[in-house]
Amino acid sequence: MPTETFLKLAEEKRNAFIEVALKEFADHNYDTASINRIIKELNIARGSVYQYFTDKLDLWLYLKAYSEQQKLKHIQSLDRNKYPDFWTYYEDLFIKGITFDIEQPLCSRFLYRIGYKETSKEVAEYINNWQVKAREIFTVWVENEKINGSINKNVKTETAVQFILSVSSSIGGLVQNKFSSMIENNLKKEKPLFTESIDEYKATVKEFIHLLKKALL
Amino acid sequence: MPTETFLKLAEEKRNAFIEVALKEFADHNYDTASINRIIKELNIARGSVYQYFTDKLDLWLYLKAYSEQQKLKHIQSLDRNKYPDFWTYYEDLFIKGITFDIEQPLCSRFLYRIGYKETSKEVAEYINNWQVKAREIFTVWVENEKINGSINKNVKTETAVQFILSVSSSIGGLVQNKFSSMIENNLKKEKPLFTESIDEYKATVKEFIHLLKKALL
DNA sequence: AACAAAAATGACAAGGTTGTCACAACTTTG
DNA sequence: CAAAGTTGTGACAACCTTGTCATTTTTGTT
Repeated sequence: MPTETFLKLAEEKRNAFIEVALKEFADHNYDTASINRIIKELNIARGSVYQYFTDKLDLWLYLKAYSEQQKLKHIQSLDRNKYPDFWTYYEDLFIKGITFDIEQPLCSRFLYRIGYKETSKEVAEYINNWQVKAREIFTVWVENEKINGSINKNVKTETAVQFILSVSSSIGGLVQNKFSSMIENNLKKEKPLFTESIDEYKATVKEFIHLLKKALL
Repeated sequence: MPTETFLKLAEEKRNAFIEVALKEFADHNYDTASINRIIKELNIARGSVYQYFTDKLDLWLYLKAYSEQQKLKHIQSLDRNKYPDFWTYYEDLFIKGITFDIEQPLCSRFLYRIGYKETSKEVAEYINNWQVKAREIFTVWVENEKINGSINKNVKTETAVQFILSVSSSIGGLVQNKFSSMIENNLKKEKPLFTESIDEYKATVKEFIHLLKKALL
């Protein structure tokens, strides 16, 4: 939990801090992320960081909660009940994913790292919780969709969940590898994003979901 | 490349070195792996390591080549031409995978880390080559199987490759999470492995491949 | 304006890392 | 047996890391 000092900070300053720290933890694993690099980039004293957060882990946990909140805000407009089936909902979830990646690339990259690349023992417990939760949510989904008929009852729930998780991971990775460099370039040049690239991404997502559908139906 | 000194080392000593170093790099990412821990475990002097290898990267590259060679040795007995279709071959590839994991857990874990968890910039170029190669091999496979009829021609090759890669990754992860702790425990207690666990793994693999088949056919 | 409370500072300690190198110890060869 | 070649050693330099804390600066209140 950040201190009151941090929360009372001028918005401009606080946001600058969050952005720089987020970039550091998006670019490096927990162990190799450096508070020295953060303070150098921000031109602030080392002690300030420890007036805002008790330690490195505290900072990391805050950035994690912050990023998850941002993502949730982005996603929660979608309502499963408004979709005729699971798959169209799932499709839109990934379309929302790419817009989140465009609007908040640092959060997106940080969350991607946490989800799929982080191996530090100091944060392992917090990541496991995250993975377990995702698995639980998907399990409920799959069992519902078995009743609704979107997923074949003969497929073991556990297998279906693992299958969906792996393909989800894959789509996430696709964005990171194929589109993030493009997104970054475009942000630097302050150009609008090529809509055809987004369309290409959407088409890829649709293809993936189509394959998933065929596999699980 | 290791020095002649290392290659001329007594086999016992060399193997002990490889095993301990492999464990260190299997348990930690490149940046956080510690040569100090290795020498402490081996009870040798710091200078010895640098008489065997020019630097940390040199050691890492050797262990990578070593592990890849071990895996290749394990896999190469399989001949695609002896299988009626791609999927039965693919299935056996993963069955071989689990036996490799049982016989050489350190190599297996190290390669898994390189493939899916490593993000250090110092070794990034070497990992990329590996990923690109895997993608190339799968691309050739997929295009062949489209002709043979094992894969639907309407599915884009690129998508199919990505799909297969993600599921492969998933199966690999499954072993690491679900079975490796079991394997380690059994090795410590010097008990034979529970064959029912292996059968469970094989069944899971078969289920996955079945879903893949349905998706891509 | 004067005082108090809050925030920023950066030198510092304690610990970690890699790679070096002069020297000691061991092996092989002449 | 002795000399030459090979291998092992560990203190050391140089550089990094995190977290602390007495001190200064800034801010807010009376």
